[in-house]
Amino acid sequence: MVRTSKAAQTSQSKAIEKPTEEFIYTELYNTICERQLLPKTKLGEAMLAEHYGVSRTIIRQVLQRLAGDRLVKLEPNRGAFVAHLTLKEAQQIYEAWRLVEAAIIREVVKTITPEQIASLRKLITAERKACDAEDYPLLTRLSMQFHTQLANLCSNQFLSRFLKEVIPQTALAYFYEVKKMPVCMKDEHGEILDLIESGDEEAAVAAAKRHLDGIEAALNAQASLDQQASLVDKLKLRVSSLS
Amino acid sequence: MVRTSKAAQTSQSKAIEKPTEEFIYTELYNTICERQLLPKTKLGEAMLAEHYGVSRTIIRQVLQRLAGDRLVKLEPNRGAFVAHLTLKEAQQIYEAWRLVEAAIIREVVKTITPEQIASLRKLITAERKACDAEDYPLLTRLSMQFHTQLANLCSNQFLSRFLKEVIPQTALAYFYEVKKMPVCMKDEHGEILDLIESGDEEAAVAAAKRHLDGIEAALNAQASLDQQASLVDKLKLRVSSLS
DNA sequence: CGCACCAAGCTTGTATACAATACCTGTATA
DNA sequence: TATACAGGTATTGTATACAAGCTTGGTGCG
Repeated sequence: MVRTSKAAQTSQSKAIEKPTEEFIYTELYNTICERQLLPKTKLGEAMLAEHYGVSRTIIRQVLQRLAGDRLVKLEPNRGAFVAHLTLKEAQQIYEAWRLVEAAIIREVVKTITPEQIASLRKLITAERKACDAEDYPLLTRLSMQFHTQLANLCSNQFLSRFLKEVIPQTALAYFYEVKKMPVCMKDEHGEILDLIESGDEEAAVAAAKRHLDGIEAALNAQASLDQQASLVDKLKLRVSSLS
Repeated sequence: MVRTSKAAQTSQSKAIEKPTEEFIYTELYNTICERQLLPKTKLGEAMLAEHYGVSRTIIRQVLQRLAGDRLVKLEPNRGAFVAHLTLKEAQQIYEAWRLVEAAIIREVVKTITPEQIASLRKLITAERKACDAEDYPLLTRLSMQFHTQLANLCSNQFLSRFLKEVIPQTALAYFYEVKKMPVCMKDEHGEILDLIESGDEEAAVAAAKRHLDGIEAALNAQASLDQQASLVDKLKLRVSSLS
């Protein structure tokens, strides 16, 4: 059982406190977003229950919540799996993202405060650091956070919620390990933020569009590699069945 | 226990089949959308479990799913309640709706087939019938169905899913009984469909915008009545506490 | 050799028992 | 009379036991 309490816990019978449902949910949520858990991975209830030292009841609730976020797919009588996106679905996601991101930026340009800009800049600095350190899980999370934090500045909680639900799903678009999630390239977040600060609505929207287009283009490039990998997998399977 | 099987069931011990989770979910979902269950209504687990003749386990799953749809609010250690929207939130919903509805119509205009148009017209006929029969719960559901079915024609499942999640939530905007949900007025759905059929993108989008503006205006008008009703409630409470 | 079938084991689905928490009512006191 | 507290009641939260279903590996037959 994993120990979750913050303190070091003096080894001795000190009553290990159980992780809350919220904690387990957040951990799995982040792990999937960071692509530590790849799409199609099976999430067995008994396995998770033992790992966290809670009953299956809790795990089931967590899996249901993640299914609501579309990060997990529940198959009746078969269990829970990390969800995955086809290339077509991924393209749809980016199209929806562009639409809503533009609407949000148009509003945010008019209402953003210096404090909010400073907060976003801090995030960009952290991104750059993670990029230099080649800590790609962290970078992935920070990149998403830039967009979700931007969405949060929108007064329309339904639009911002939509983005906050859609963005994590982009992590489900690759079946195979990728060294670098193509969010973050160069310093596009910084460029977008500069334009937002300058108050130039159309330029900021255009930059955001280019940014998302770029991510999607990288996705398309990756897709052919994925197909190749998929083919290799199938061949391996066929070979192993010969032995 | 409520009997859910379709057949008449020959009274005698014929083994009453239990309603599935899906059935209970759909029933509660529709009931909330139709405003048979008003916002803030408490949804007790034991009560529902007995009513449907299943264990609380099933009911909890249903309530969690409904919470994922934002139709139900779960309060820790206090239970589940039909969710409700403030006036401000309702206005945000309509703004988001307008944005996405426009995007969807722009695409649907270009791809809709005669069969799809016929299917939507059938729905409009049913609406008119329900309106004449003054069956407002049915009318409410049919009106929503017009919009969700239109959304379904969009090739982008993420945009259509967004609308399908947002539309039911508009039912949560009134605390007090209203004779007539202000979706459907006159024959606006018919007008929108005609314009879509004609292929005039901008006119169809404009008509849809007007339609949603109209609904929102009716909401704002209702809001002051609600406030009044709310005041009456508070007075009643104060009076009853005097006895 | 290949395919179909069957049984054991494992995983998920459901009900229930018990624990923890919140709510309500009645009583005592200022 | 109003308020604060305490006990009992009702409701939700969690764990566990059992039922139902899928998966898999083996066996037999074509």
